[in-house]
Amino acid sequence: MNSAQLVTQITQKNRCSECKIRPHSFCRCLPEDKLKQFSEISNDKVFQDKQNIFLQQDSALNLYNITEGNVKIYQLMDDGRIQIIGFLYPGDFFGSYKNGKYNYSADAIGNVKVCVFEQDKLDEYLESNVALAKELLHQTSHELTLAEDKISVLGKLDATERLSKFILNLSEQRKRIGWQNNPISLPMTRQDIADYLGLTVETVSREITKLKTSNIIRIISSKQIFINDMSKLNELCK
Amino acid sequence: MNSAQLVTQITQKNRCSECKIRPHSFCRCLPEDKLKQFSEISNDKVFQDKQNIFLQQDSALNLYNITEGNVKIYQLMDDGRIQIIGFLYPGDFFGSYKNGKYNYSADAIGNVKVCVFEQDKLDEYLESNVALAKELLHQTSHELTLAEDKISVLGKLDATERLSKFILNLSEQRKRIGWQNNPISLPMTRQDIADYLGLTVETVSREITKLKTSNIIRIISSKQIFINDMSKLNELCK
DNA sequence: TAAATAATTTGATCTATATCAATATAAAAA
DNA sequence: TTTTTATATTGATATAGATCAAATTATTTA
Repeated sequence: MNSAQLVTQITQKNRCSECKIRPHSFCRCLPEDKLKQFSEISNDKVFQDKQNIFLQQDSALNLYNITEGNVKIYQLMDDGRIQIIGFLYPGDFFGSYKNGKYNYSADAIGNVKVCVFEQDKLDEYLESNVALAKELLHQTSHELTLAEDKISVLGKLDATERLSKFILNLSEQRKRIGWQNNPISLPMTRQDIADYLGLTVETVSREITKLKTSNIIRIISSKQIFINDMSKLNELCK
Repeated sequence: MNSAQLVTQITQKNRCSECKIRPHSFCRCLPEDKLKQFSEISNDKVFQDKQNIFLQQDSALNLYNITEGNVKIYQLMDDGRIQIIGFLYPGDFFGSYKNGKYNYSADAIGNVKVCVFEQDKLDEYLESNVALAKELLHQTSHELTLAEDKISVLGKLDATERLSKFILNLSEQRKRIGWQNNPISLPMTRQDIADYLGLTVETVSREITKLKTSNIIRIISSKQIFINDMSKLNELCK
């Protein structure tokens, strides 16, 4: 037994009760006394930068909850076109409940730590825990509203509006999990942002330059930006 | 007397037990003997063509299930831009579980009959019916996959691909609820199709003309089309 | 029924963003 | 460190689809 296995064994019974992201995850609805049992139907797993977590064509056996890092989920077309469906953050879950195939592929952006549930076991656990089933329902409904909003972004907003909204969303996302909402880190590449917003890298780059030139944002580094004028940014994406 | 007849006899007649669309709705998971009680937490309601069912800014008190007709759900921007999020068909549900505002507005297309649930009552009912909660979760997950696919359509497909996919989806939708999948009726206007696909009416009209000219579809009437070549249509949207 | 109105199609032109191409900057490897 | 490779920016040009405009066709009203 190596040290990693030992640590896993010792901490296993407390994984959920010591989980930092639980207040922001679907499992927050569980009372303390159910955590030990619940922690037994999942396992921690880590992924390196750019490592694939699963592919769209894989059998959808697992549900994942992010405890650390960022994940991108994306759909790939036969001819190589890619659409990034979402960038996910600590507390977000992804994967599937139903059997069948996943609806997207998932890759780690930077180092990632996830909590992995087997769909079968989780589904069985729901049977005796309506509260958790309802929480998953509410969370999934919320995901659905986000996807619906994204449909409007891609269907109706121009490049300037898309990028401003993207930056504001990132800012709000950080606030949601209790981090500072400014400056903002962009863990993904410009190409990723483009593939997420339905634009090209060149257009994304030009739009960032426009925001910089008009002094609405300041570029700390290519992956770190400071919002100088939150209200102007808000106006741009209305 | 067989067991099926016996069950029918001891089960009181009610709205749900006679509902034609139940096999295609989330309530299909309920056993016969629970239908009477379940039918009491909802009510039928009808809407005329173009009539509004609810607005995005309304308090989200109800969940709707379509029993007859078509509904469009859409988001409206301050400057009048509109994005149609979806066209819904018999068996589809829409609205919200969570309190707060709806995430879109909903209008009837043609005459519509819906089953209306008060969010509160449904939520309470779920408490003692895990099966229904799980069914709603699965349905909502499925809605989410549809929304994700729509994101790729708007982010990556060109006009020809969008329209062909739209027509094929309509065809499959009909098959899903046991109707003939060809010819297809287009209950919505060209403008609606445009607002759904993130295009203009003119582009939609031109694309339909292209499909007609290349003999892939035949226009029976402006609201009724016949697919001559399903495989060519499939190639266009891969 | 005709007249009025709304929906759809077709044509001409414009434009936002894609594409192609070249640098510039940052990160990784040697 | 220097070299190599990946990422990001900027410039020039092309184009898919938008916009503007007019003509059909379908639907509704009188």
